[in-house]
Amino acid sequence: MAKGLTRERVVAAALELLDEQGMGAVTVRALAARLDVRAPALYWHVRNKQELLDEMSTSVMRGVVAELSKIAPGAGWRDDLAAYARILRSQYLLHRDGARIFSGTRITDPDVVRMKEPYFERWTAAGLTIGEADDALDVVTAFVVGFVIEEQERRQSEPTRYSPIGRDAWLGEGVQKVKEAGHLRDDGAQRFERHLDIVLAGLTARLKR
Amino acid sequence: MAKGLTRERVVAAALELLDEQGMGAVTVRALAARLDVRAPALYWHVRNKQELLDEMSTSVMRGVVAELSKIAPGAGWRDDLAAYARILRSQYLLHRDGARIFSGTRITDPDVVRMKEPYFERWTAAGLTIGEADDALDVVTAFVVGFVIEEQERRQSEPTRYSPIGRDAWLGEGVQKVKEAGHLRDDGAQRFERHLDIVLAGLTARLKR
DNA sequence: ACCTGAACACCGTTCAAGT
DNA sequence: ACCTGAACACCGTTCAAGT
Repeated sequence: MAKGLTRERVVAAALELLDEQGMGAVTVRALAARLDVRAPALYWHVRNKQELLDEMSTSVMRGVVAELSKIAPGAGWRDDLAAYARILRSQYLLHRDGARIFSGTRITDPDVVRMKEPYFERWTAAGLTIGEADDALDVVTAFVVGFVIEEQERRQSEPTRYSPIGRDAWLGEGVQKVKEAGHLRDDGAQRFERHLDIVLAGLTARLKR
Repeated sequence: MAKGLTRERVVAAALELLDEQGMGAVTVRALAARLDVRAPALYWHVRNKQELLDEMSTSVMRGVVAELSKIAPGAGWRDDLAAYARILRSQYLLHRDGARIFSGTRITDPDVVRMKEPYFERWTAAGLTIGEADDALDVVTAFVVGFVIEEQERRQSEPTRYSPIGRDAWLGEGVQKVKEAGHLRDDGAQRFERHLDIVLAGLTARLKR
C-alpha cells in the first residue's frame, strides 16, 4: 500500500533528523520510523545512503540559489560576492554541522551550478577575466566554508574547552597573548563581517576593477 | 599477555587505515586486526572511537607544529602566515580527506595551541593589535580549510563529474562561462598560491603594517 | 596491567513476497 | 508501483574472565 512517500519528503525528513539529533542519528531505520515505513521502503526512493547524503547537500545548495535569486544584482562583483557569502553562511547555519557536512559536496542538480552563469557574465563584462571571476568565487567559498566549520564546531563544544575560564586552565601557564585572544572572541556575525571584508579587500587589491 | 600496544601506535595505525582505505574503513575491528589484537583491547588505550578521532586530529596538528618549528621566523606576519598556510595545506594533503576530517578539530594537546604564542608576540610587537593578529590567523586558517576540502573532494571524485568533457555534458546547454571556467582549472599548487596571495593582500590592506 | 570471548543493541543493504 | 518481513554481514561498546 503506497504511503505517498517521495524523494523530496525523504530528504526533508533526513534534514530534520540531522538538525534535531545530529548526523549520527540519521540512520536508514530512524528515517524510516519518522516517515512511518520500514527501512527497506526508502530504497525505492534513493539508491543508497550516499545518494541520500548527496540529495541533502543539493537541497541545501538549492536553498542558497533560491535566496540568491530573491535579491537584486549588486553594484558590482564585490557586492555580489558579499551577498553570496552571507547567504552561504546563513544556509549552512540552518543545519547542524552544515558547513562540514555539506561542503565539498557532490551536487546532483546541474541547475545549482548553472546558476553561476549570470554572475560570470556580469563580472566579465565589468572587466574581470573568466579566470579572475572563477578565482574570486572560489576564494570566497573556501573562506565561508572554513569560517562556518569552525563556528559550528565551537557552538556545540563542551563549555570546558571554549569558555574563557575553562580554556585558560586547559592552556596552562603563560601564553598570555593566546589567552587574551581567546577572551576577545566576539559575536559570530561581526567576526564574519570583519573577516569577509578582509577577503574582499584582497580581491579588490588583486583583480582588475 | 601484553602486546606492546600504545596509544601512539593505535593512532598511527588508524591514520594508515584512513589513508589506505578511507574513513569508512577505520573501524574498531579493522584497526584491532591490523594491530593483531581483538577489538576490546583498543578500549584499554582509548576511551572510545570519538577519542580516537580526536587523537588522530591532534596528531595531524602536531605535524603542523613540527613542520612550522623547523623553519625560521619570517620577515613579518605576512611571511609567517604564508608559511603556516602552506604547511597546513601540505599536512592535510598527507591524509585522505584530511581537511574535512581534521578541521574544526577537537585538539587534545594544549601544546598545539600554545604554539601560537611566539607568533602573536612577534606580530603585536610589529604593530598589530592582538585582535588583528587573531583575525589574521583565523582568516588564513578558514581559507586553507575550505580550499583543501574542495581540492581533496575533487581529487577523488569520479572523472564523469570533474573531467572537462563529462562536466560539460552534465551541465547541459548554454552556460558558456561556467564551462570555460571549468576548463581552465589548473594545478592545485599554483591555484593555492594565487588564492593565498589574494587573502594575504586583504590582510595587508586591512591591518596595520 | 593488558588482553580475550562472548554478548548486546544497532547498522546499511538485499530480496522474495505481498498488495 | 510501492512497501514489508526476514535475513546477512557488519558496527561500537561492555564486561566477566583470563594471564
